[in-house]
Amino acid sequence: MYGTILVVDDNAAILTAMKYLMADIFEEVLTTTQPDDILKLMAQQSIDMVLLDMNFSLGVNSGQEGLFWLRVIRKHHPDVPVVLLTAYVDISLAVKGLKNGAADFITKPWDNDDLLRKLKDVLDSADEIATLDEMEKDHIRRTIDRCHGNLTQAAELLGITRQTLYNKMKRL
Amino acid sequence: MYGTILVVDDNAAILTAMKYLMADIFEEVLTTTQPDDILKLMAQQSIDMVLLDMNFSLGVNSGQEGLFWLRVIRKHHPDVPVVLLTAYVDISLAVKGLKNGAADFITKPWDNDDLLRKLKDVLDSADEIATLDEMEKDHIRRTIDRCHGNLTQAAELLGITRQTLYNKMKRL
DNA sequence: GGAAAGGTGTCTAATAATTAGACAATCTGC
DNA sequence: GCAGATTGTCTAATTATTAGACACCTTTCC
Repeated sequence: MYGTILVVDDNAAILTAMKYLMADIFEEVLTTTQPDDILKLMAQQSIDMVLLDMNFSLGVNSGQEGLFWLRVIRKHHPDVPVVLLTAYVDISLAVKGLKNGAADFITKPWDNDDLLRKLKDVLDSADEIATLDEMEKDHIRRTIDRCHGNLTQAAELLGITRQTLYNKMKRL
Repeated sequence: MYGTILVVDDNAAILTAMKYLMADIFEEVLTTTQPDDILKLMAQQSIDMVLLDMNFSLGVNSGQEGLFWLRVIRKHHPDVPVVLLTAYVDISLAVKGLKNGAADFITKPWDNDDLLRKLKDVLDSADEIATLDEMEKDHIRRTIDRCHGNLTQAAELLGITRQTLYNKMKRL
């Protein structure tokens, strides 16, 4: 079981269907047709995943509103994976969504087993947490690489002294 | 000017065209038709960006080989942005590429100005480097969120003591 | 070719952070 | 309501970070 999921879709019938489907793998399934409620709901309780429809206003299929809410969620809860739901095979929307931090992408109509498997995959891969040391080591290596090996410059970008950078490199 | 770019494409004519085009914004343009050479070239000198064709073997259009080399590059040089080049509008390949860490996506045939603009965008946005403190703050907030506020558990996952976590939270 | 500027490796002594360990006071699950 | 976990706070010992300095290499540029 995977905690709590929030499903956002302007179609109440889809939400009902989702509720029954999700009940198999989630302890709690929240739904709303109002994207304005997303932040309120996420503030009230800890939510482990959001399934977000990309088309809210009927007739407006650009996905702009979905992208807007995706950004809002990512900004306030960068740790919560967001899976997008769209009725259209639209490469540009897929690219934009993933570049804005969506964890995955599902097209309507969906296959139930496929949907559940994707959600599971996202949650399983989200469980990997690095220690601060590992995080630090990665970021230091990346920064030094980007400075083409210039340790003085790397230390400055990292906001630490050159000596401290030496120490950390020795240890890691 | 933006340093060094490596262009990988099995079509030598495309590489020649790229060389002239890229010369405008890159100090050095490396090209190869052999993906096996990528790591060797990247080891020999510091490369700031890779432009990677997704279809190497003629007749094999699944993009699997391109994805393979993308993963190889990302694994050995996670800091170097990779832009993909594909002849086909394929949502599945776009999604897979971006999920494997590609910085952007360009379809053949390309518009020269559009291509250069995208490459510039990628390099400009790649310049943002966070200090260790910012990095740490982000990771701590993410981890605490994922532990649903349990500080004892978060500290353990982060590999630090609970008291140190308190200290860091006070400071940041 | 040689001077100037910048980067490296290393040191010291003062300051600040992290640690293990402990404690009573909540909070939670059963 | 009770047991186990979590929290907030403390101490004293250990360890890391800092600013500043120094001689020694590389690059860069005239």
